Amino acid sequence: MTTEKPSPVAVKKPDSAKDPRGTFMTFLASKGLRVTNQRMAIFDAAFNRTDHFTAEDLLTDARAIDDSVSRATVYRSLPILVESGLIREVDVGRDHKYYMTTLHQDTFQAQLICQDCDKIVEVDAPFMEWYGKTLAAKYNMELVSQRLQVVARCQSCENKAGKHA
Amino acid sequence: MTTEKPSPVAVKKPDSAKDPRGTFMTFLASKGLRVTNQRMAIFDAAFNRTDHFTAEDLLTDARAIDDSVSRATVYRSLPILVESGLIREVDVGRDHKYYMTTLHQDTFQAQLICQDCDKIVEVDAPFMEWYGKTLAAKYNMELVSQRLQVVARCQSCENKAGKHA
DNA sequence: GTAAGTGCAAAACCTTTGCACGTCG
DNA sequence: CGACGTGCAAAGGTTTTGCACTTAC
Repeated sequence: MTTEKPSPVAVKKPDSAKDPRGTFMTFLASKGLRVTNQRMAIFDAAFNRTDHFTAEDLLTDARAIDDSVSRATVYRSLPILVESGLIREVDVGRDHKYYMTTLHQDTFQAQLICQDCDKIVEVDAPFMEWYGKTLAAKYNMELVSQRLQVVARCQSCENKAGKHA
Repeated sequence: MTTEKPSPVAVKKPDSAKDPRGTFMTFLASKGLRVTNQRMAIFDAAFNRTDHFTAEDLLTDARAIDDSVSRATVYRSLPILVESGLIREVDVGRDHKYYMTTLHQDTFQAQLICQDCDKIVEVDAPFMEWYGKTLAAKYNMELVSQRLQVVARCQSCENKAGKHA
């Protein structure tokens, strides 16, 4: 939390950043959950991705690793991954939910969403950490989570629309 | 847009605020759509509400006015009402969407959502008008819409949870 | 009169769940 | 062996859609 000089030994993300796979296995054990091939295939599929993905994406990728993975197991594993903090859910109001690893985020993320194509850009919005807490407090509520989303049209989609119109 | 003293004749919301029903009928006509009993029953049901409502709520209320209203017509009418600008959609990521009239809103609205109960509080968040435009511009995109939502737990739900735990 | 609007019921969609089998400890 | 985990398929719940009938204009 405080501003300190980086030391050669300690870093600011000591736990999950360096070894998310091990962190996940530890998390499973701590919850009394088993480390199964399917769960780890799903985990690996997720962490091979750098962008947003859907449950269906994850199913495809996980099956490439372990073809016994079923859709049900993907849907049952996602909440566990989210609870572990290694994955977060990104609900942009579409028919299906998106997910993303939490690897390189250090502040609150807003989403800039193209209305017409699948593009979703993650943007730092650090002021939200203050905003949500303040607003919740004003109404005597306890902050749980927040989302800030901007729907827009990217340049290529504007061009396409222009041609059509 | 400019700050001007209120005059006895002109007001700052000249069109829809004073007669939303007439505005809606004019809107329908301008789009070549017919003014049917069902559409107006749905409209009236919506404008009898001051809070958020779902499609199902609207169906119930509209049927109390005209019992021939079907669920399909409600779902077909909602996009028209939204397009007219008299109703807006409030998607808080639940299984069903909420709607609300746009009557008394003059700036961007954020939602403060209780995680456990149905409570949704609308809050003015005027800075968003600037934020979204700026962010979209930064990525060469054209702003379409935005949402800012804070999920929290209201005091009564905190108490309930406290008793359970 | 005619095309738009409607009701009904079935479909569509992602996601969840019941059940019997598998598997890990 | 016993409980957790899994795959399959069916269910779940909201929203959409095809079709024949109604109705506004």
